[in-house]
Formats: sequence, structure tokens, C-alpha cells
Amino acid sequence: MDAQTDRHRYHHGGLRTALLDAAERSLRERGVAQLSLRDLAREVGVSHAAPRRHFPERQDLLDALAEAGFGRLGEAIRHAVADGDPDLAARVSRASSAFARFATENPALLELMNATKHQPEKTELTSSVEKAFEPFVDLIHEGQDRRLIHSGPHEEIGLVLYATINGLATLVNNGSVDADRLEELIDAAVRQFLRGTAP
Amino acid sequence: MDAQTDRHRYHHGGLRTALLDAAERSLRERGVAQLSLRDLAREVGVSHAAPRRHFPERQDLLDALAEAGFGRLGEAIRHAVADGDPDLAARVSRASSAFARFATENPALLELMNATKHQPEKTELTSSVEKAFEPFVDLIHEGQDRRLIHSGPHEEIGLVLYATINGLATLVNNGSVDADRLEELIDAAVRQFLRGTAP
DNA sequence: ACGCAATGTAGGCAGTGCCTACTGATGTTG
DNA sequence: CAACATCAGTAGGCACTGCCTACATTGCGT
Repeated sequence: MDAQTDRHRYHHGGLRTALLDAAERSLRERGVAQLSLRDLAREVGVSHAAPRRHFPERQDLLDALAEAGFGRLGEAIRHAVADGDPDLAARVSRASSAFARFATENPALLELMNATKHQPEKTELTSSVEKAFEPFVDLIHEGQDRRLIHSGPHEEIGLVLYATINGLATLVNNGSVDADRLEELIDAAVRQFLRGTAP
Repeated sequence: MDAQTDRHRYHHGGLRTALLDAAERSLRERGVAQLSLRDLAREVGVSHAAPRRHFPERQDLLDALAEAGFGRLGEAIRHAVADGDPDLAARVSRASSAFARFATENPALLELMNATKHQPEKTELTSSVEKAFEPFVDLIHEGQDRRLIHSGPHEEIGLVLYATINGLATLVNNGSVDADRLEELIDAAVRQFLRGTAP
């Protein structure tokens, strides 16, 4: 089964990930409304019905994209927290900036990640948003341990910070606020946050 | 031109607003993805091409819905600020709660209002989001005058609060956070905010 | 070696957005 | 007040989409 360089083996081999890659590009370049399964199929070189094997409905693809987005966002934030000045305030600031950067670099993806989900019906395992705001919660928790942040439900405090950055990024992404003001807004938000949560 | 009760006058009379009304209902009940111009036309009783006279593109209808949404949201917040205990903190709290209520009662609309706009090309007048966060900014300004909030760019401070509530509502709307936790989250956010912005 | 599940193909259907050409009403003006 | 320009509706067509069903090919486990 040596891979022919010809792109026409009957079985694509990695169709699912190929679709997700193509979808992510399409999403970034043309927005979610323009994202079409048939389009992706053409781009990847399979028939228009092939994607159905991996994503029975269009929304399933979008869900997978959002899921992956949360993973990448969480990782980006974790990295930002890990590298550099270990001062807590500095790390909170870097985490927030990393979030903001991700958001402005992937506006359509963020929109998808924030989109109202259909009924999760039943299980839906766990909202993968956790992956993204976990680093924030962890940061709060550590801050509390070191008496830099007042005691209280750390998950709640982390959520508020996450929501603030998310909201500011949204305002920039939809054009309500000039992009070059984002940094200063994030900065102000972080300072206010730290002041508001000081012991 | 006495109005026949028969629904078949050639000219509808108020097609634009009838479409907007129907669209708002459809949006609330079935989400933006299911909103179809032809569907609305049927519902209102005109031909499938009639809406085009008022909304050349589907997105134009969505824009109008968002615009109207900002108007209503702003009004709701202003009313919440005006009625009740005139204490500043209480008013900030009521404004935030009103925002949250609007958001959870109109999830699809809020999503639309937060959606990434296409190129505003050139003019686009002014982002009508202002109507919604103006009350927050005003509140901050007044707080500064009365030395209850530290000095600084009041628009920036107002934006941060607006973004925080918006972000929290988004987390609830997309199922990341249980709806019954919203109130306490808003409460915590407002308290932190006031603490963080105290003089 | 064989059978079966997984994965891809081909074609069809209803529905959509956008387009053009046409028609009926409105109201402005000479 | 009649002619007419403009506005607001209708009818039909096109390309495209998502979803469906029936069929073909492949690879894998026994």
C-alpha cells in the first residue's frame, strides 16, 4: 500500500483530518457562512458525499472545529503562562494577551467556539471550553495559595476573567472597537481584575 | 385605500417591518442558520422575491436585526438604571443584570449582535453597539464625578464591564456554564469590578 | 481465503440565495 | 387630470447546498 503520489487512491487515508484542515483554512479565509461540505470535498479531491462518513451533518464538522479550537487555545494560553517572568500578575497578563491574540487571529473560529450549541441532548461528555479557561482557573488557584488573590470560588473568579477577555476580543472582532486598542483594554482589564481580586 | 381585511392587496404596506418581526421570531425559535428569506416571505404572504426590495442580501436583514437588537438592549439597560435604588453600585448591578437577562432571553440575537461583521467597506456610519454600552459608560462617568470610581478613561472602563457581562452571558448561552449560575457570576463580576475601579 | 464493516462514489431531491424581466400601484407634475 | 417615472410587488430561472439512498471498492480480522 505504498502511497502513490497520484492523488487517486480509492481510500483517502486521512480524510477526516484533511477535511478539518481544509475547513479551518476556509473558515479563516471566508467565514463560517461560506463553509461548504461539497466545497471541502472538492478541495480535498473526494466525492461530495464522502465527508458524510466522518461528519454526518455539517454541524458535526463545525463542532469538531470548535473542539479543536478550544484545544489549541488552551495550549496557547498554557504556553504563555509557562514561559517568561514567573510573577503572578505577569503570567495573568500573558495568559490574557495570548487569548486575545488567538481571538484576533482566528475571529471566525472564536465565533464558532462561542456559538450557541443545539441541545446537547444528553451526554455531550464535558464542554471542552474547560480546556481553554482551565489555565485561568489554575492561575487563580495558585494566586490564592500564595495569598495574592482573595479566597473564594476560584472557578468562578477564573470564569469572570475568561469572560472579560473573550468579551473584549469579541468587541474588536466585530469592529466595535479598533484593533489597536485591544492591548490597552486587556491591560486595563487585567489591572482592574487584579485590584478587584486582591486579598 | 381602506385596508381590506383580505390579505391580498398588491402592496403589503409595511413589508419591511413585517419581515423584521417575522425574522425576529424565527431567529428566536430556530436560530440564525434556519432563518430563510423565502420562509419569511411565505410567512408574511408575499412572493419569494419581495424581501429583496427591502433587504437586497440576506446579510442586510441580519444587520438590521442586530441593529434593532442593540437599540432594544440599550433601552432595557437604561430603564434598569433609571428605576429603583439610586445607589451607584445598585444601578451598576441592575444594568448588568438587565444585560444578562436580555442575553439569555435572546441568545440567537445576541450571537448575531456579536458576529464578525464583513468588511464595513467604508462608511458604516457608527457601530450601533454604542447604544448598548453607552449606559455603562455613563454610569462610570457619573461614578467618577462622585469620586466612587477612580479617574481614568471612562469609555475604556465601561467597555471592560460591558465585555465582562457579554462574555459571561455567552458562556451561559453556549452551554459552558449552567444558566442558574449566571446570577451569581454577574454578582461576583460586578463586585470585583467595583472593587477594582474604586478610587 | 473469505466475508464484512468501513470508506468512498454517483445521482437525486427539496430548499436556498441571488438574478432578470415583467406587472401593478403611487404620487408628482405639466 | 392625464401622462409618467418610480416604487414595491410577482414569476421564473440558475447554481449551489445539505441531506438521502443505492452501489462500489478496499482493507481487516478470523
